[in-house]
Amino acid sequence: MDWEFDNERPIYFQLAELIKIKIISGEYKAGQKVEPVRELANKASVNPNTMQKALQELERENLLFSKRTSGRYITEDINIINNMREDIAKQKITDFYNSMKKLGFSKTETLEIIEKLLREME
Amino acid sequence: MDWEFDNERPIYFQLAELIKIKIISGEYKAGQKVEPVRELANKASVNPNTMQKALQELERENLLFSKRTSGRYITEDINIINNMREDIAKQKITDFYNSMKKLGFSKTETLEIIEKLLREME
Amino acid sequence: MDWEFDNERPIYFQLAELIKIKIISGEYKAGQKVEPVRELANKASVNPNTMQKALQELERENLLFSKRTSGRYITEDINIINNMREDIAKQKITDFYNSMKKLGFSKTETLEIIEKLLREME
Amino acid sequence: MDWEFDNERPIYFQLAELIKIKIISGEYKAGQKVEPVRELANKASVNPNTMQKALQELERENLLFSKRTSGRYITEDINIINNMREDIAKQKITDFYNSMKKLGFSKTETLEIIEKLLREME
DNA sequence: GTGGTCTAGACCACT
DNA sequence: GTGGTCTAGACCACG
Repeated sequence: MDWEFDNERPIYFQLAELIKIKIISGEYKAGQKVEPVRELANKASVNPNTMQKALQELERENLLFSKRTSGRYITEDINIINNMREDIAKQKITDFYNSMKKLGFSKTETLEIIEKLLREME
Repeated sequence: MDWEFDNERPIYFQLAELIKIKIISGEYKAGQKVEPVRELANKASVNPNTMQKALQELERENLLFSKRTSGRYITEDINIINNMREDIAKQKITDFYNSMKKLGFSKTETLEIIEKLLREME
Repeated sequence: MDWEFDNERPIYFQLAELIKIKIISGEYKAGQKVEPVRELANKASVNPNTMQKALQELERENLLFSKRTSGRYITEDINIINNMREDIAKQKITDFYNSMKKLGFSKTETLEIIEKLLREME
Repeated sequence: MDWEFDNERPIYFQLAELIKIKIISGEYKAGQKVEPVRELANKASVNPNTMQKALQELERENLLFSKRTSGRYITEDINIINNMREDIAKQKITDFYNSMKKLGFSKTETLEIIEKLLREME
């Protein structure tokens, strides 16, 4: 895994993002049990409280739920996961398009060049 | 302007990037004279030496050239600028596509969703 | 049943309250024989002594009476039960109204909103 | 003030509730500055982190917002406060009505007795 | 001085 | 052993 953080944003936030990606990409599957807080914290070399905060953030977004004494689980509601996937994709596309605009690419040009490039890539 | 830096990469490097964008986007035009180092350093609130290093970097890439006694100028060779534009765009597209792959989007899906989204954007 | 206790008030007191409710609501009927202490204690998972104390409290309030050899019975005096019902209702209403006052509801507002809400409820 | 907690629910939760009441009742007015976390924590005799958690909970519900270096403020949106007031009132009424049902009071009876009692109260 | 974040270490209920 | 809560104490950015 790639537990590396920058100093610009809170660690708990970056942790939440990374785990979100794992859920969305399917590395963590719907309904699956998540490793215990303390174990995750250990792997990421952060304090358990920090990891706890990250996971609670994801619970608030309904991507996780916890059963008191048995552990945490990925949501079984695939819609929630798919919506999150769409939202994040939209954000990435918007950011990408804005950076292309700064380079002077129009909407049409952007589409053309990305199509061309992706076609070329293996 | 947006002279804001992160702590991850050298400031001179980030400065060079920002100026590069200005050249590529046409904000600084081919052949145009560039403001004196000290003035630029002042605007960006950085040490003149740092700005100097940034401009030297751009000279190394032939985007700028300096005339001994009269100052620095943007290259008059539009091909260089266009190539640079293409290079940076390619980089951005590659980064973008990699982040979409992490979300589990295939090449085709990525193209579909970006087309759809850009079409929706006014 | 809902034999759950908080740690703020003596358990025998909470037991007495719960049984009181059962009498008032008619779940235990006037004149009816009450189950043996040990059985009740068992159901509620409390020590028989605690249950004993609860029942004695109810006898003190004349809701129960015991016949030496045959066991405990609910009072046959319906007035006692009805008065108790009124008393408890008054207490609940007072508590409720006080909490509404804390929210800034006047007497009139409280009446209006409760009428409206109860009307809406199926 | 009345900073007293029971052991049944998390302290941060009870803190949030108490402050919510103060906002709803108008003791804290819309747009008003809130005392610093550390001061509030001091008054309530809890750890600043606990008070922080309570306040963040209220921020999540948009009852508070914080300006980085200047402090926390009550929301200026009176609608949010009024909606919260209605929600809590509804909850209280539902709880109250359920406890009356347990006593065997019908909807109509409940309304009659509360009207009568409130009329009697000074 | 303000809110925000993080760590370390502890205790609790539940099973 | 699990998640949840709480405390104590520290450091940071911002202005």
